[in-house]
Order: sequence, then C-alpha cells, then structure tokens
Amino acid sequence: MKNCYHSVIFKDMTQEEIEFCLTELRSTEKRYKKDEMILMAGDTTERFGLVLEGSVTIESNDIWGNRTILSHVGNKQFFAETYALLEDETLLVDVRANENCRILFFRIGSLKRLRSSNELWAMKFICNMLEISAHKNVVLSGRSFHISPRTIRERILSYLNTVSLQKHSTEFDIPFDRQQLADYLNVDRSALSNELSKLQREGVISCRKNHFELLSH
Amino acid sequence: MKNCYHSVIFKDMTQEEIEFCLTELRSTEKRYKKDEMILMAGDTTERFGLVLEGSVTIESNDIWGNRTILSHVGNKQFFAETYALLEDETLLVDVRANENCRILFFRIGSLKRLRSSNELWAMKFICNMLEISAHKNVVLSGRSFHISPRTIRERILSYLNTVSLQKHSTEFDIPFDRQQLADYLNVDRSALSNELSKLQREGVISCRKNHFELLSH
DNA sequence: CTCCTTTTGTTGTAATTACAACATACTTGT
DNA sequence: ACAAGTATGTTGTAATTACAACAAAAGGAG
Repeated sequence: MKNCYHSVIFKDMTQEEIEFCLTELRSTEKRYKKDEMILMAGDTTERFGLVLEGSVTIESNDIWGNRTILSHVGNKQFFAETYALLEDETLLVDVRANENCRILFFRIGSLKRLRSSNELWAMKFICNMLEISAHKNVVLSGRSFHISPRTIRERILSYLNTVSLQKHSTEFDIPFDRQQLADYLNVDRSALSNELSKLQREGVISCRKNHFELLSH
Repeated sequence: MKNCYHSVIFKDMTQEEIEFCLTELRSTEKRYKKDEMILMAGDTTERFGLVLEGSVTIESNDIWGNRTILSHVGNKQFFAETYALLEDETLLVDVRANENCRILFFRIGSLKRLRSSNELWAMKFICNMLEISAHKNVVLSGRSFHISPRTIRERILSYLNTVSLQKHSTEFDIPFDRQQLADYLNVDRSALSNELSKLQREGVISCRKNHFELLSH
C-alpha cells in the first residue's frame, strides 16, 4: 500500500484510476541511501520520481567543482517530471538522496503512447500534469521577469507591481519577510532594505513590515 | 478556411480532429487595429489567442509609467495559453496589437470540462498543450538558473556548463553571438567580452567566436 | 584588394551592489 | 515587564558592473 494517493498528481482520481496509473506507468519503488545519486545531469530519463519517504536534493555540479543546491523535494512531492515528459531533454541537474529514502518511479514513456489511449484515468492524469506544468510556468516566468532588471530598485518595483495586479489593489501584504524577498529578487538583504527606504523617502511607495502601498502620483 | 492547421498546438491531429477542437473550444476570430489592447494585465482570461495575421506584443506597464516589451508573437504563434488553462491566474502583462491583426481565440473553459470528455481529439490537444508547456518550462528554468548568479563570471560558467551537458562534450558551439549571449545572461556586452578574456587568460576556458572549450584541470 | 560595415575586444570612469559591522525595532517566552 | 533572540534599518568600504568611447578584427560587396 503506497502513500501516494494524495499527491496532486492524482488529484480528483478514484483509487481505481490511480491503481491503473500505477500499473500502466509501470511504477516501481526503489530505495536509496543518503547521498546516493538518483538521477545524473547529462542523462535523459523516461521516469519521474515521487518521494514516498525521506527527501532528495536537486543540485547543480559543474565541471570546475562548484556545487549549488537548487531545491529540496520532500514527502509526496515529485521531481524530473518535465524531463520525463520530454524524453530527449538532457537533465541539467543532479538528483541526490538527502537522507535514506524511498522513491516511487513512474515510466511515462513517450507521450505518444498515452495519446492513443483514450481512457479516463489517462485523461485525468495528463490534465493534472498539465495543470502542474502550467503552474510551474507562471512561477518561473514571474521570477525570471523580476530578476531580469539590473538594479535593485527596478526589481522591487517590478515585483510590487505584479503583486498589486494579483491583489487588484495598490495596497497589499506580501508573503515574504525582508530576507526572503532579497533571496527571491537575488539581491543583498541590507541593500534591499536600503533601497526600500529610499523609495519611501521619494514617495514612490510606503511600507511597514510586509505591508506595502504603491503611490503613483 | 483558417490557416491554423499547422500550428504546433494541433500537431499530429487530423483535419477532422482540428475541426472538433475549433467547434468545442468555441473558437472565434476577431480583428484588432494597431495598438489596440487585446488582453490587459490584472484581468483573468479563459481564452487564449492564435495569431492568424499580423503580430502582437507582450508588454509590461507598471503604475509608475514604465513600459517594457517582453516579446513579439507572430504568425501561427499563440499567447496567454498558460493563463487560459489556469482560469484564476491574473495576467501580469498586456497583450497589444503590434499592427492590424486577426486573432483566433480558443475558449478552454475550465480544465474540468475537458477532463470528463474522453474523446481522442481532446486527448491529443491536451498532450500537445502539455508538451508545449513542458518545453516552455525547460527554457524558463534554464534561463532563470543562468541569471541567478550575481557575477558575470558565474553566469557564463553556469551557462557553458549546461550547454556542455546538452552537447555531451567539453567542446561545442553556442547559438549566440556576443551581444545575444550578453542579452541572454542579462549583462553588458563589453563586460561579457572582458570576463571571457579573463577566463581564457586563467585557463578556465578557451574560445574563439562562438566555439568554446571547457578546460577543467 | 580596398572600402565599408559589423562584430568583438579593451580601457577608464561613474554608478551600483555586496558585504560586514553595527544600531534599532520588533517578538516571544517567562 | 523583562530579557533574549530575531528581524529590519543604516552606514562605510571594497568589489563588480554598466556605460561610453575607442581599437582591433572579421566579414562582405564591388
């Protein structure tokens, strides 16, 4: 009995439909010891993984020996699903066991095989994948847009403007504290604080903690 | 007779299946005059557009009056498909007619309606959307990864490392000239040239025009 | 080959940022 | 209310970058 039934990948699917998925996508469970390599940059993969137990890290290791940890993937979360869909895309990151863990792998195979099937479970599954992918898209393009400007000021204004659009108001709370906002915008925290102060002195914005107001006049 | 049959959205679909799509997604054609607003930031949309004639620009206009043009969308290309899929996501950009143009709109409605249909045309269509979305994801996360480092040097090395992984070799051509690479990495061109020279003098890489070699020893 | 255009490399300067160190304000638990 | 810990703001300095102006190299047309 797997504990994967409540993953968003299987959203709105009956237990029977999920069983179909597990069978048809030839799911297999595998265990990894801490620090063991699960997927390696440079490879391609037809499988994506769902974490049943433990956690994995997504990291980048270049040939000059620099390591960057990009993210952690924990319980019931998944990884490499984009690469599994696009079978020819080479992985640009390593996936490594952050601790002893159990991974459930799904073999998507080529999309083509799924296309010709017109079963309901497959339709639901693909719709879920599409929703997940679209969501990731919004997050990624948002961030990409916010860190494109070269100055801290422009990054701040770009970010605040989009939040304002999302909240339909020039006054709103943001979900970050200063350090998190700095990390999100890829700038130094103190430099961020400094620029926020300037923007307030110049009357462009007004803020207190994570509450912001945009002053356009 | 629309000229949309060869868009990647309808890849591997028969003419009959495409007709189904056009009907079921209640496609409607609409004309816009140059500079007319097609979709506005802050709104949500259930429709996405396919350009039949002319072209549109995706732009960002903040409340302080700054305008940034993000991209052009030309013939047979489409826009806002991600937002149409996620009906609650507010548009963060404006879409405006770059010249007089004809747009074919598709009403995706909620994904839920499509999920319960298990017709082959729908399956194919969604698979195509998924492939497009996954691809966009790879492009976006790649770029996001490359412009995250704060120094030019790190951005260059990050980029070269991924190309090396994709080409399965430490020697390869890149598809950019200096100006394009600078734009892609969001840095100044001359600063980029300068840093490339340094990297060569230090024996980290060797390059001539758009041919690169990574020297790891 | 020569002229012209485009691309790429180099250098100096001004602006911006990261970083460190510290001051102030805010939280939390007792 | 107090103390300890955390978050935020401030300042100065060193490092990095953008920008501009120019030099050198490469490519193309006649």
